[in-house]
Order: sequence, then C-alpha cells, then structure tokens
Amino acid sequence: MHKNNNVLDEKIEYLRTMCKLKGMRVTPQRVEIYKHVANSCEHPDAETIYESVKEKMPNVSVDTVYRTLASLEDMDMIFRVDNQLPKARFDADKTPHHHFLCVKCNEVYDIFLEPGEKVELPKNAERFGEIKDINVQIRGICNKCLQEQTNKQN
Amino acid sequence: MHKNNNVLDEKIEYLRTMCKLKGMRVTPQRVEIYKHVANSCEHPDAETIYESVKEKMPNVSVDTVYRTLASLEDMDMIFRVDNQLPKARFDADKTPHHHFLCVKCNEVYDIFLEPGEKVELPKNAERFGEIKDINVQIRGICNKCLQEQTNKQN
DNA sequence: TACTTAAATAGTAATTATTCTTATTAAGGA
DNA sequence: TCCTTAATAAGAATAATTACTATTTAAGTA
Repeated sequence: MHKNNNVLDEKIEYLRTMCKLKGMRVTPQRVEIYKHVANSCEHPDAETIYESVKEKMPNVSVDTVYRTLASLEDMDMIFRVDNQLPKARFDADKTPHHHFLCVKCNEVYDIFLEPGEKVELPKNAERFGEIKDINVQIRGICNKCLQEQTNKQN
Repeated sequence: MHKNNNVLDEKIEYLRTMCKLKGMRVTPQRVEIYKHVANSCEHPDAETIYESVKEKMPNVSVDTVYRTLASLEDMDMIFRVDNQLPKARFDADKTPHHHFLCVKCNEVYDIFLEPGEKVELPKNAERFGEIKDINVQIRGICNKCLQEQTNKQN
C-alpha cells in the first residue's frame, strides 16, 4: 500500500516548497506528519497519525499533530474526508476522486474516475455562490462486510 | 421559512405511523424534536434544536435530543448533513437533493435538481460494495459572504 | 559559524460535542 | 385503572480537539 520512495521524496519536496512560499518553517514534525498522510491510502485519523509519528519522534505532541494537519489543510495539501463520525480523517491525494464509505466498518475507499469521466455539477449549484470544490460521498456496505454477512448466515 | 401547517401535520402523522411500525412510543419530546427539524430549512444542529424545544418543554434534556435524533436517523426520517465541522447538522427533507456549504459562514443551502436532472454515479462506485446512498457536497463561498467581502473592499 | 528572533513545539489543562448512568416518569396495551 | 417497560431528566463521563505557556529551534543575518 505504500507509494514508492521517489514519489514520496517528491511530495516532501513539494511540502518544502509550499512552506517556504507561505513563510512557514520546515520542521521535522511537519515533514513526518505530512509523510504519513501522503504515504497512506487509509485516510488516517489524527490519532493514527499521532501514534505512527510517535514511533519515530517519541516526544511529538497531539497538539502538534492537530496543528500541523490544520496547516496542511490551509495550504490545500491535505483534505478532510467527509464522514459522519467523530474522528476527522485525512487524504493527501489531490487527484480528483470520490469516496465510498462503508457504514459497517467505516473504511473509506477511493473512487477514481474512468478516463474521460467527469463529475457533473447540479445545474443549480452555481446559484449559491463561488464554488471551491465538489465532494461526492457514496455510502454503503463494502464487499468485505457483505462477505462477512454472507458467511455468518451459512 | 416555515412550511405550512398541513404539511407539518402530515409529517407528524408520518412520525406516529413510523413509531408504531417500529414499536416505539410517540412521546411529546419526539414529536417536538422531529417537528423542529421537519419545519426548519436551516439544517439545525443538536444544540439549536435543544434550545428551541426547551422553549416549549423547559425540562427537556440534551440527552433526549441526541437520543431522539439518533432514533429518527435510524428510522430514515432525518439525515445528517456531511460537514467538516464539530457539530452534526440535520435535515428532514427526503426529497433527493444536494448541499452547498459555505466555508465562511457555515450556512448550508439545499440544491434541488432540475426536472429530468439526475445524479450520476461514478462508474467505479459499484465495485466497492452495495450502495445505500449518494451524497454530493459543494463547498464554496455563498453569495451573502461574497457580498460582504466586496463591501469591505470599498 | 555563531547569534538572534519569532515561529513552532511539548506537555498539560481546558473545552466542546456527544454519550452514558441511574433513578424516575409515562405511553399504551391489558 | 393498572402494569410493564420504554423513554426521560439530570448530571456525570468520555472522546476528540483546541488552548495555554514555558521552552526549543528553524532559518535569516552578522
């Protein structure tokens, strides 16, 4: 599930560039936290990121994780995945894509568009203001959970 | 912004029917809480609903509001509006529609589809499991906030 | 390279939304 | 009207996130 190191290095270079652009310091905490989100396909929550970062940086504080995630979000480097759960989850993938949320296990799956496919805005959407982004969430029961249901019945 | 009383009465009748169907009691608290959500276009949060219900029922407890909202959600009578804010917001409108969320003032606007218009599922969506519902959130800056920005500049 | 300074951090306390606990009340069937 | 048990009020508890403050450190400058 991990992206190869070249891609990751590029992403960190991007973080450095963006930080400099915004007059923000490139701290090892920021690098480590961003690295974790950028390298994960699991749409991790703050706690998961904190636990993971703590392995390399035992003194990192929860506050730093939350603060950094907020900064990265401000810089448009990561995004919050809409979910109806108490824990916010994050995504560093800027390729336009949607999400399938399993209502049973809460797993989030990326839905990438086929080549040529594009998201259609409802015609009335523009009437309300200036659109920044569109977000499609599909809720349902994922294959893994459906399988488990079937297994229990037999 | 309030729906007329006939529509509201119908909705409450619907609540009675659904409660009976599910073997649940029709308590005045439930009626009042549902009435507030069904009668509002503002996608209120639990606290707002609590404050409003308290005017008629001063002894109602927060817990009852949360519990009732959860029951109504279980019955598919109300829905949670995806937002990236700490407070959950609710919607009793079952007509298929989307939402425009203002990132400045956090107002939620309903986007109804034009006749004949329909939501298009991404082709890959079905690959992940059984779809229950699709939810389109459009984030941006609403006209009111855009106007205020312009006013400040002059 | 060392010095300086403000931005960022660690550690911890505080806050906010929501949920749980328990004794009490009341809906609705008999 | 009575009985049963689901639902409630009140307040305590929890979970996620944010705020506070003393300390550290990134990075610009001499």
